[in-house]
Amino acid sequence: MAKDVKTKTACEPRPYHHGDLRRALIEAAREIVVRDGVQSLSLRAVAREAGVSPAAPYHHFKDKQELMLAVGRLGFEDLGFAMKAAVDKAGSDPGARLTEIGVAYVLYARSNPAIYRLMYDCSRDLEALPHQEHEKEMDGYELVRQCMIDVGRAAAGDEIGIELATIAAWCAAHGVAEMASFAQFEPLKVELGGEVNFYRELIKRVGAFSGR
Amino acid sequence: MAKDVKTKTACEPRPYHHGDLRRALIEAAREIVVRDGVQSLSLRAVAREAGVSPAAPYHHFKDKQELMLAVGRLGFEDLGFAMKAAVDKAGSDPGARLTEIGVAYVLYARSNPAIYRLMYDCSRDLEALPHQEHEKEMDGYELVRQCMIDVGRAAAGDEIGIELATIAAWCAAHGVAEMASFAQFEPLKVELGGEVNFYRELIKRVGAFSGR
DNA sequence: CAAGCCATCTGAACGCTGTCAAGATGAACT
DNA sequence: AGTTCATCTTGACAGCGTTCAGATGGCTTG
Repeated sequence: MAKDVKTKTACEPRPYHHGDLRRALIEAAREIVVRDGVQSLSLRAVAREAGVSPAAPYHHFKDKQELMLAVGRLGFEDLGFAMKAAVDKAGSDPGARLTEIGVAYVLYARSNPAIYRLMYDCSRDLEALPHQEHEKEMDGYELVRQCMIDVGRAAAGDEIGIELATIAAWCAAHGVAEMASFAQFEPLKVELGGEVNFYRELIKRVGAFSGR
Repeated sequence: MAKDVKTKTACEPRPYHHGDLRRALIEAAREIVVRDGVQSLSLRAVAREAGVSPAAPYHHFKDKQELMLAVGRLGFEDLGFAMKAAVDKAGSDPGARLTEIGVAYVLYARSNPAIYRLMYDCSRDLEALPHQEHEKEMDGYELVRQCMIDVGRAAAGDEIGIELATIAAWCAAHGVAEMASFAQFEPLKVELGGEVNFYRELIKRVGAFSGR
């Protein structure tokens, strides 16, 4: 029963003696999170799902958190793709492009709630990583940054201003993404004719606190 | 050692036979969260801290989550006070009042990170409560709502618009509060001359995605 | 004052978790 | 062929949330 099918793919780099367990563990973890939620993600369950003993994962990840981080990185990658796709589809108006990036962010978070939660749950308490570590998962960040420049949110050359604007946008999208899951907003969603419209209105309006 | 001092306060309502255990548990939980973080908050530790057996809490809370919810409610109360204080101190300009509410929100979150985390961690997956349940903890919400009207963010009488603006502001503050904990922003903080300035700049700028 | 009720608390148990140390296994290199 | 070494297993430990049967003792009723 535990003996699985994919014993001989033989083309990938397989530095182990039972197959590519590391990848299998990540995949198993992702499946569990999606199927049963973050709370049900235990190392033992992952090992079970992958058909190995409870201690096996410790030869590929030093920690439960390290496994979660690996899953989270995949999530950030997907999120980046979603944002890229949205901005590509949004036409040429810089403002519209910006809005659609935000909508894409929130939509990703809302359609992958468990993964999204995990993405931040495991990276929040992290010490600052060497910058290289953050690169892949920050594709989306660069995208937003470019939009900020295009839309003229900060004077050209005002590096700090651009950075602040980008971070602010990321904060805003994250806030909407997290809050949007609260059940209290259901009535508003139907009143606005659907979730997506609700998100879009919210994102356009997150000009809040700006004071003018 | 476990025998504590406060055996005879005798003035409060003490409907139990060993003192006001319910309140003691909440207080113990809060202390543990503040001292050791959310991750270290276990029901058994709370019971230990309160000097009772591990099963005792179950006569006052049906769940670990129910205890956490009680602690969280205290947090929302404190947050409301902080926001109220900030708006009172902010003078009469509506825009400035709004900004200072936002700053107060983020400052509360950043100076009570563990409690803030708990506040949302335990209420996120909640079904919609009867509205009365949310009242106390939503004092702050009403505050923001009023500011939105004062600042003319939505046409007077446009109930949906006001609601959206308020929610958007809450989202923005929450986003900033959560993101601000990431270690990557340290350099920016010093460059702006301190955390508080960083938060203020961010909050003023969370107009992102508005498209104009 | 005595009897009994019942909320409150305890003790022990169950199955689950993360993690570790020691040993078995087998692919790859000498 | 023999050795090495990463990989995987077995078994164990402490701690967790939760439940249940029973002890405790303040309150109400007679």
